[in-house]
Amino acid sequence: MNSHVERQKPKPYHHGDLRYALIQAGLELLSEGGAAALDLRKVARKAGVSHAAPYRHFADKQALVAAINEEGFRRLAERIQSTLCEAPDDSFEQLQAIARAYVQFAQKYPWLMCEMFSGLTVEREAFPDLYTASKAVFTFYIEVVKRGQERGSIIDGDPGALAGVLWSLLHGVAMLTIENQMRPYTDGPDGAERVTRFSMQLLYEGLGRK
Amino acid sequence: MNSHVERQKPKPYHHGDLRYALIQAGLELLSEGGAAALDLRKVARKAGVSHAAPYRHFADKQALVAAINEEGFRRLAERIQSTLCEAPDDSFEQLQAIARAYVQFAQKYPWLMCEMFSGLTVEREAFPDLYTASKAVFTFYIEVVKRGQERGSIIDGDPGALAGVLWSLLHGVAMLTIENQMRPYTDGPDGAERVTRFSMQLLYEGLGRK
DNA sequence: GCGGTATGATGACAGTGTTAACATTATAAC
DNA sequence: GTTATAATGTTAACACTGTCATCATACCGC
Repeated sequence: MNSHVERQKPKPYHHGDLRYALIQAGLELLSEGGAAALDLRKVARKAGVSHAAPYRHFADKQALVAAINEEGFRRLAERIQSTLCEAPDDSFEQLQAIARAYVQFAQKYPWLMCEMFSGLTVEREAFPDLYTASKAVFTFYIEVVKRGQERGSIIDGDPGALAGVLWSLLHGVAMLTIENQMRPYTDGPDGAERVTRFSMQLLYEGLGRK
Repeated sequence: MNSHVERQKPKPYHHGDLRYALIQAGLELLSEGGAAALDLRKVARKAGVSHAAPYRHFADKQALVAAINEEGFRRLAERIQSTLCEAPDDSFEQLQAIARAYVQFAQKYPWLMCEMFSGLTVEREAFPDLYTASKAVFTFYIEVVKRGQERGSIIDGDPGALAGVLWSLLHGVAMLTIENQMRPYTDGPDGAERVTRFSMQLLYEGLGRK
């Protein structure tokens, strides 16, 4: 119907959605070679665009990294939510479900996870969207705790504070696991899941002897 | 007694202990400006040496970073040990002591702490010394758990596995705190210590309702 | 249609990691 | 003690990266 130029799409001058393409390319480079492999020129090349084009969408490299991290938090939140939907209607099992989702995500995208918690979040005022995206993950934990309290299976107290402890434990398990610090306990095909489950159970039942 | 050249020490050609000086300079740069500020040439300049001199002591930048991280783990272990010595002869309070030491260290050297757990450890075979240095921290936790078990105040089970959970919780609290993710709970002058203490207590007593 | 704006390309520059070639000092063999 | 040799430091160069200024092209409201 249209001209052949339209049909075969011979590299249109304008990309369409370069911003997201750059984020996607960055995520891939990060997965492949870690933070060191995340250079702006490679990202641009991967998106099929000149090396300075990213500057039309991001002020500098830090801004792109922030957007990548933001996307990471968004995907992590999705993962947790979908896992939570499938979980049985039991507080302990729901905690286990979000724990598994968190650690599995870290295992699948270790470099991304490292990057997401590597100091950029500190500058909340510079990247407010990144901060709110990270908070979204936190709210899931609060929700589960609240429901558990209503059901009487989780102790009383500020749900946010309790969820903070929960998140801390999970975050620690996830990070130390991908750093290979939990060996030999994380050895084997389902080692990480075993350690995660054990950790959650211990938090649930208590470390001290009653 | 000697020549004036000896007395005024006019930049001796050989540094003396350049290797450690570079590590020290790297630690300072890291504390000041984060991982981004850690460039080899600045490190060399800070140590009063030409920009290529570091290559006589480190194969590449990664090797220097590994040595810096190693020194970080060593200092963290020292800090934990000294805190542990001053702690009262009570399992719960000893757990609280090492917890406080860990989180305080992270708060004092956030960038270093980030760097220490940012993926280099993954390559244990490339930097075995770094890996063993990180393990030294872990052994303190195991010791405390063992003593607690002998005393009957900590539940039975593999001390290593229990210590792993302990470390995970602490690591999570430390990291999320320095990332400002635990707000508003970490607000105030002793906010981090309050959150740490609460977390340890929760792990000790259990999240689930009895 | 047309002017303005959004988006992309090119070229240039300073910094950075790295290496090679050269210089100086310490060390050890004689 | 002299001297070969290794250890350590300097200088010069290279490729690569982040960034910016300038130019080119495509879209959009009038």
